Amino acid sequence: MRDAGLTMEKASGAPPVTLATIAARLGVSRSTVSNAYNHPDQLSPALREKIFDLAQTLGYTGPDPVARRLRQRKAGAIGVLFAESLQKAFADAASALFLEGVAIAGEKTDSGMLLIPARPTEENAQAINDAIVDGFILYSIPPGHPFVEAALRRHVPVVCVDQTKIGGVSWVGIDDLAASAQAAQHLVDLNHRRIAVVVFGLNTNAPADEYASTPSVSRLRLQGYRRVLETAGISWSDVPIVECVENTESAGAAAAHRLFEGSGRPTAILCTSDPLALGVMRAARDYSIPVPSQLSVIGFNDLPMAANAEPPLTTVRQPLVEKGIEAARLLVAATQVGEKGNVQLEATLVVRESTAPCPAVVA
Amino acid sequence: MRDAGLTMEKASGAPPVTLATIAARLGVSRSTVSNAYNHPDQLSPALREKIFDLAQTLGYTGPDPVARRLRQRKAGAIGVLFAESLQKAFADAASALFLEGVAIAGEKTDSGMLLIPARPTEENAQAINDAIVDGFILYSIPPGHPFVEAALRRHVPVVCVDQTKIGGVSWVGIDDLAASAQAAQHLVDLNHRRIAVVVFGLNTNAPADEYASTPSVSRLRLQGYRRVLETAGISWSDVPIVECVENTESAGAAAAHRLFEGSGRPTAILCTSDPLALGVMRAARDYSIPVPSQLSVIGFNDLPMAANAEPPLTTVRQPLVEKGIEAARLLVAATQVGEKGNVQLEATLVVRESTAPCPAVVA
DNA sequence: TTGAAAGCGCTAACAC
DNA sequence: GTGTTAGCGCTTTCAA
Repeated sequence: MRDAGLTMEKASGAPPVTLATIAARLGVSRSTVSNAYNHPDQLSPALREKIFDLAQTLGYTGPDPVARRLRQRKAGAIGVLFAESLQKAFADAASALFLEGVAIAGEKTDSGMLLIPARPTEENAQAINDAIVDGFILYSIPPGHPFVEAALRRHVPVVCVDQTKIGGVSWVGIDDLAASAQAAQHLVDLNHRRIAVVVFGLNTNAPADEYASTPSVSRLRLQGYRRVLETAGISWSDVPIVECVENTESAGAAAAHRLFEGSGRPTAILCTSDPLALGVMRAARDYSIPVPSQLSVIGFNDLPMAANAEPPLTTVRQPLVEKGIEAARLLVAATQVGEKGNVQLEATLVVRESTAPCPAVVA
Repeated sequence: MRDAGLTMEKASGAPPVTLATIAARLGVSRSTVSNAYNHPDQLSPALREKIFDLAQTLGYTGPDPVARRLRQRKAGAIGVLFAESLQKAFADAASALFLEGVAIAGEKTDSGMLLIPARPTEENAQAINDAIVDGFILYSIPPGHPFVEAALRRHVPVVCVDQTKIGGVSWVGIDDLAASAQAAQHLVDLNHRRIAVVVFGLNTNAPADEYASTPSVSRLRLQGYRRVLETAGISWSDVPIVECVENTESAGAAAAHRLFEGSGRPTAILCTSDPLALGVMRAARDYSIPVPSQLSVIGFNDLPMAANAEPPLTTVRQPLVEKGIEAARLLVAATQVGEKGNVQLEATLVVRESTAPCPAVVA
């Protein structure tokens, strides 16, 4: 259903306006015009004014960014590599918050964000060679992905986030293991014993050895739960684990349904994300299981939705926006002074009203 | 909580490896090396092999993208301008699907996506002048925003999407008015008379005249509802309209609560997005109002969540990914042949199980 | 204050 | 097949 009004225009453009055009017209040199934009103190205000006026008239927006970048050896953009389709990448809203942080930090250094989604099918890493960027942020890219190597080969600074952790490369993230342990410990302290786990994104179809060396955040969180529960004398094999393909409220609800249908209904459920946890709470409502009196639920991330949930969700807070800010900051620092380093941000359990002491258990 | 292991390195880099380096070392000319990368048929396979080998050894990843772009007069990236914070932009998942489409189309033309968020505070449009892009996609930017003018000034192709509609500039979108009219008509056909509306993003604090000329999609959808309902003899002033600040399930649930508490509970609710509609259905469950027998609910967009809802949601489908693909396609066409045009995509009502004939009304 | 000269790294003609 | 030439549009010494 295409509009009929397709038109052609500007096929043969007017001769392009450049610095030189302005300079010639005004009878000054190109560097003077350049200075008007880059070093205002290097010429008289009057001349500067004249230059801008003519530029305006001629429709000249200022120095061509590509040429400027070539000269300055600086791209003015940060490449952000995503493992999955963007659709999936933003499903959690956590990614969006992270990107928001990158944008905030980028703004301060006049850097844009070049998004490079790494579809699973796409072996071709040409997009990475072609990217006009000062460096890359690797966000939830599984180590071993061809893009990682391609980014490294560019010889620009690289910052890894979360899951992606590479020797000798800067990293930003939280201690997922300790963070999830806090969540599990909270339940143990409330005397819960029949605890279930709802998790997403284990990528169980990926090569096992790959994840053995560098586990995904989901696996780390599972480990954190496990460590605490086993210390409390709860056998890990007794802990039901439901895996969701999508990280959504609906998926969480479906997972909870499975848990509720089974025998020995859990008194508490650990979720590796907030959407999953909200889904679990919704399912509990469907089953008329009161939260938290009969069922405790814990999420992860502390997205805005967590505090607004009914009841407000106990969850692990991690500073998502700050994570983005730090990643961008680290990248910029690396381009400028070659600084390299790791930043581990603090994650803390936020206790709200979705958790309560274990009710008297009816065997 | 910064790691102690900050290190310095590469402060004074080795002399950079360029095409010339390879050429000199191999005793061939630079163009031959260039051809190895860009015109493989222009040199012997053996020589090409030798070039790549040396490049590998020297850690040369191929022609510098900035220099290449300068020479070719092509940036290899599409700028995507967002009105709001990214956080908000991705809240609906509809934006993410749109971006996905842009990415898919961009991939085919070796174009990346440069994201440029337009925070409300940010008067400074420098980011747009500095952007290394072949054109801009204006996504949900209110006309009148300083970024619009800045993008236009760059003299690169611009494509508007949805809300943003500018004279003489390409546009991609759907007929929001007709689409929402379909939804309302469906309810009228089912004999519903007590109909309510849940809407987001009216931006009521924006200057009224601004929106009078170019209404946001939300306003258009409202208009579509209104037209149909009034034709059916339902006074628009009798239609309760609840506005949500956020486009989320929780916000939709809260809105529904307000509608249920009031007198004369509606028998049907029109929502301008799927998350809002799911929230409404959830609230109905909380109030033990069976959907669809006692309450019909309609969403907008047909996100994946709509089909998976319980009951599956009747909603207006618009091809979000395709919208992104078309926008990118249009932009690329514009850069290449100066084509300009409008693409209006088809939106259709998808009837599922959240709507049913109006129950016998208890006055 | 302003200008002249020298590239940044690359590609596209064209000639050999 | 390969090399030579001539810039793309800009910034930056350095000299005037």
